[in-house]
Amino acid sequence: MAKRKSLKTDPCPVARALDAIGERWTLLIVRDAFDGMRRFGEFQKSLGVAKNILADRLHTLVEEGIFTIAPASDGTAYQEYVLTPKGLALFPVVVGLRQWSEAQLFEPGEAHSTLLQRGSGLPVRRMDVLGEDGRVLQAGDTVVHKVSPP
Amino acid sequence: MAKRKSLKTDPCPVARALDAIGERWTLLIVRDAFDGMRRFGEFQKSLGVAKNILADRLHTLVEEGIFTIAPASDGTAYQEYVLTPKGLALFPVVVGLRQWSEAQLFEPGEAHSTLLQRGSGLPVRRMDVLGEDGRVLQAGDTVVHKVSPP
DNA sequence: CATAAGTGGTTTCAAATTAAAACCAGTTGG
DNA sequence: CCAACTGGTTTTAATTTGAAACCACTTATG
Repeated sequence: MAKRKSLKTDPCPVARALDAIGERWTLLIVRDAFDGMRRFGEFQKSLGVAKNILADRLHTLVEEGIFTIAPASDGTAYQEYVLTPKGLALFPVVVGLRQWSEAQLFEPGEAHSTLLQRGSGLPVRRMDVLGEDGRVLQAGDTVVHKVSPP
Repeated sequence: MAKRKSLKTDPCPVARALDAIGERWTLLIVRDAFDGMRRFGEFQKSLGVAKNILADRLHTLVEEGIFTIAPASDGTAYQEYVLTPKGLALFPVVVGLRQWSEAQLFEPGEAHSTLLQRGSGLPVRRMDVLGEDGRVLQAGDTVVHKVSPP
């Protein structure tokens, strides 16, 4: 089924990350999971994705250890797809995408959903890249230290 | 050429973001640009992507305002693809992916490139989602405030 | 300046992926 | 017990991707 070259062994973490979660629909499934969804039918209704594609993505995500299959929490014999710690660790990635999008892809005043802190109801802070000294870093303030190829 | 439904008007910022930059290769092109690459041939050699696909992705990125076409900085008549402010704003997204990957997809001790602060040479800080009070927020500490559909 | 090599693509065609829809087995509600 | 629901799988068509050939324009070389 897959003939495209795998980047699972790429020394660049960004490439390896996109190999794991860069396929169409994958991060939207993760977003829905952060939103509390757990059931196949919930994801399918929310995303409008074809069922075979959703099944494939969920199986891949389980194989990768991003989701795990758990017995349904409502007592029925069905199962649920639940984020593992590895999946939960994607939270900053999803929030980063959300914040970039809110700032760059919406017209000023255009309606969009927002992320709030539970309890206070205040919006979360903008995420920035920080140096050890705590200063905000732009792309030009950093360098990638490459590993030499074997 | 595109028949898949556009999410450009989706009220969820994550969906809209992935519609803009979620295609295969797109974020790797952006990563290379953060790494200083500007020329078609540089991207092509670095990624090993087919030239027609690269051309398509670059044109889309220019249309979206993430890259802009500039005259070659070496004095030749060729052109370069340079990140706009909108593209530069993707820096936290790429760093977030990198950090997730470093923590979750590499074996302890496995070699990978790392992101350092220019000058000090120290690694950059881990990015976290913070509340207004400055506390680190996990997914469960937040809620998405949805807009009602029109 | 003639020409060969390099750059930045476009075109063509085969292979792979995605999507839609039909189908189906096990579970549940009534 | 039976109808509807859940969570898929299978089949087939449409779309996208990828590899390779081709091409126009620019640059470097002699």
